[in-house]
Amino acid sequence: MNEHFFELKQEKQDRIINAALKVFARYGYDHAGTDEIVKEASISKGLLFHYFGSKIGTYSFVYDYSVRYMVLQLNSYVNETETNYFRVWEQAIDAQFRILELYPYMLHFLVGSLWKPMGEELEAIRECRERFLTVYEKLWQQALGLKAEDEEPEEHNSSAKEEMDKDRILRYAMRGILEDHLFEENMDIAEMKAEMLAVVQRIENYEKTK
Amino acid sequence: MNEHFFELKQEKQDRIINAALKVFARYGYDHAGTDEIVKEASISKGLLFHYFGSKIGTYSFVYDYSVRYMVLQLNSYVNETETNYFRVWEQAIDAQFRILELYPYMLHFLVGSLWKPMGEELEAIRECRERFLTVYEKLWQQALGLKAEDEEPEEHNSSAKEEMDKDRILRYAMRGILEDHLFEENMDIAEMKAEMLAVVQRIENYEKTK
Amino acid sequence: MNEHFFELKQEKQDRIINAALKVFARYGYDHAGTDEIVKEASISKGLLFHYFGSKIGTYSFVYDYSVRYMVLQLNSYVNETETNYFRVWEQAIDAQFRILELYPYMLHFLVGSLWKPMGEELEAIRECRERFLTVYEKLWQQALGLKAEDEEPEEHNSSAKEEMDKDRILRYAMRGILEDHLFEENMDIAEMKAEMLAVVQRIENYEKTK
Amino acid sequence: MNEHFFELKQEKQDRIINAALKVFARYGYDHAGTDEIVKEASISKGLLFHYFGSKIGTYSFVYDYSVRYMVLQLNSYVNETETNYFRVWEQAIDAQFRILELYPYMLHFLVGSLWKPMGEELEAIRECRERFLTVYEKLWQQALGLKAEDEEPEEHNSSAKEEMDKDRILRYAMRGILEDHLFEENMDIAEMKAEMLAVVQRIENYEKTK
DNA sequence: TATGAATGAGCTTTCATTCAT
DNA sequence: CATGAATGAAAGCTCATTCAT
Repeated sequence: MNEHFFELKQEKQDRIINAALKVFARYGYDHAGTDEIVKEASISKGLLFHYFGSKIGTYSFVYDYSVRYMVLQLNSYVNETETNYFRVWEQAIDAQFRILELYPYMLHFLVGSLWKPMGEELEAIRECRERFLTVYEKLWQQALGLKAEDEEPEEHNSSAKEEMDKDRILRYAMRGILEDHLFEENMDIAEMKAEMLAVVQRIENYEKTK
Repeated sequence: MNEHFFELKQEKQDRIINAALKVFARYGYDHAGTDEIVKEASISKGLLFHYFGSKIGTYSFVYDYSVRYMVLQLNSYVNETETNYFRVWEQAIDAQFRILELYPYMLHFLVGSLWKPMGEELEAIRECRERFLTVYEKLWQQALGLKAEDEEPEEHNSSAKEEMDKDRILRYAMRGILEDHLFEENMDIAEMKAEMLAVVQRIENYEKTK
Repeated sequence: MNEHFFELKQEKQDRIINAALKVFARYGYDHAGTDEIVKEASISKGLLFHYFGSKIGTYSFVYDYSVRYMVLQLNSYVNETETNYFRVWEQAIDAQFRILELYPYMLHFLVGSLWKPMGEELEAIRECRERFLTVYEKLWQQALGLKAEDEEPEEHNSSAKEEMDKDRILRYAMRGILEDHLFEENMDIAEMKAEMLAVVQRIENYEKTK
Repeated sequence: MNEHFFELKQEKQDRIINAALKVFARYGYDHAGTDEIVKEASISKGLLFHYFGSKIGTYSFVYDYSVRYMVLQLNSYVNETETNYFRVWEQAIDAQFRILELYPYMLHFLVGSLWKPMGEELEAIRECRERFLTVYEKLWQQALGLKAEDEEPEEHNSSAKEEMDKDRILRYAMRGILEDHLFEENMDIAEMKAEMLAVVQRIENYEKTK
């Protein structure tokens, strides 16, 4: 990857990044066409390869960029001293939907990459992908860990397995909501956020009444 | 589509169907290669086109076949007189995982198709896809509808919106579990089923304690 | 490389081989265009890649094929019991120019490859190229070795170094003559052979009068 | 070609010329990359095109420059009054290898251009190339002419044809030696010169003993 | 004078599809 | 019914060349 990319004016950088994110998020690595990316970014074919070398290079770059950006956002918005499981989720949701304001397809792209089949040609991003997974896991571990500490040990009716289920339910919901809106030309970020928060609150309410 | 296909011996039919389902489910329509399908099915390139005419024809056929097969299974295993929301879900889960025994990739393929971006070339299966959606919806409507009747009108703290949330949570979980196992070479259908049932039971337990 | 290539009728195989030899010999690996090869061979673009996978694969194939063919010819025409240096050269020349009747560009291609700059992309044929060099060397060693045995040890005015010079002179002449005729549309193989034999005879005459 | 080039300091001029000669000599016109030339010369891409307008313009310039330089050297070192064929060859060899001290790739580039396949795009240097050929020819004609005068007419057993052969043998040897050393990172100019002189002496010795 | 970002025509390669056998 | 050789349009990628700075 050509480091001179970062010397372009921010607007152009973001235009290129968003174009790649959009096309890759919508169609996946394989069906994404470089033609479509350059058209969306209003740049020439050659420029894309000048900066990223190849289609997979472009993918790797936006993947790496997205991971860094998301980690940054999560660290900024998720309070590490927060001890309530659902508050951590809410903060994480806050951070993630804030990302969408600048990079509307970044979350689609990133979260999608975690469960989408990974062709052999994507071996290039395995390391990066795993770094993202680690950070992502750490976040939920924080929530789960604190929750665990928060509880009395004898209250093992809320077992680790059950916590895991709760966690997976919320993650599957997040994934599903993002995916459900992938088609929309102008996605309503606020509405998506509201939907997700509703799910969190529902689960929380369940817990309270237990 | 060449109707003579059904004159092939059942084993060969299923070998071809499973090959197509596997490749389409794993890589999506676009990245699926006809070469890989014919290799997986141990047939010649020409034969695939002889029966299905084209790649999209092959996709349409297995899509249609899958929908019919699934509707059949759902109708067999889901008791229309069942009035409990969670029992309906359990029966539907039972039906679906039973499908996987004969066609291990059919559910991946089918459920995936509902939320995956649909390229313009897939216009051909829109009708079929919508038929599937309708049947699928009817199933949940049955559950929801019965549930609604089942409840006292004054208990409108469990509003339609909340039902919707509960429904979406379960559907997202189903989608997520299927997707999480897409990579495995020999997927453990029993385990997947257990995971899904655990989620259902968790939600049901929540409801009960409410 | 797709082994089914050899199942094509001989005429087509040779048409493809000759087209590749011609274009590669004339323009070198880099400037050779696959378009020009397929046009010369009257086949489609796809077929070339169907059989050889890539441009470098095509080059590797014709290189390997040429080496095998030439070794065969040399073994057929060069008498291993011949003890006269110049007779061995004449037999080798006979063998090589006979090759040109079926594959008019094979010798250009092959001999040229020994002294032409070898880009990194040609790493693929290094082994094959070295095998050719070995066989080629063995041939001249035969001539030189026999010559050495043929002579009285005290006659060290014709030292090994001088033999080497004589050998290099003849090889450079062979190379030069082939190259000088590379441009001609219909090369006069008989004339080229005569030119080369004239050089051999001149050197031989020098030796005799010594 | 931009005449301002000659206003650059000599060191930079030579750096650019040598970079172009090296890349063109090693890879031939077609595979030579302007990127590699500017990198080798430590100048920017734009500057190359500023001075030479195009790749072929760059090639033409260094070709023309090389021809002029070589003619100059030949005229300086080859004594026009020398009447011995082999002395003329030796002087020419002396002149040529002296060139390599300042422009290590010039001879490779120039001599190579005479026998390398000439793509249509090189039409631009045909005239220049032919001028070089003329000068080059004149040199050998001088040698041959003088040789002819030098000999008794009745000795026509050494016919014009035989002279031609002798001449071609030496030229092919020169070409071959240059080419054989093209790959070496630091070519041993002295050794190459010694090799060439050895060939000349061998041929001369043959003639003497005749 | 000097730079290198930007361009796009052209090249290599892929793959759904056809068709002779 | 079955094959796989053959096709060519489209995709990925390269590189000489231009141009704003």
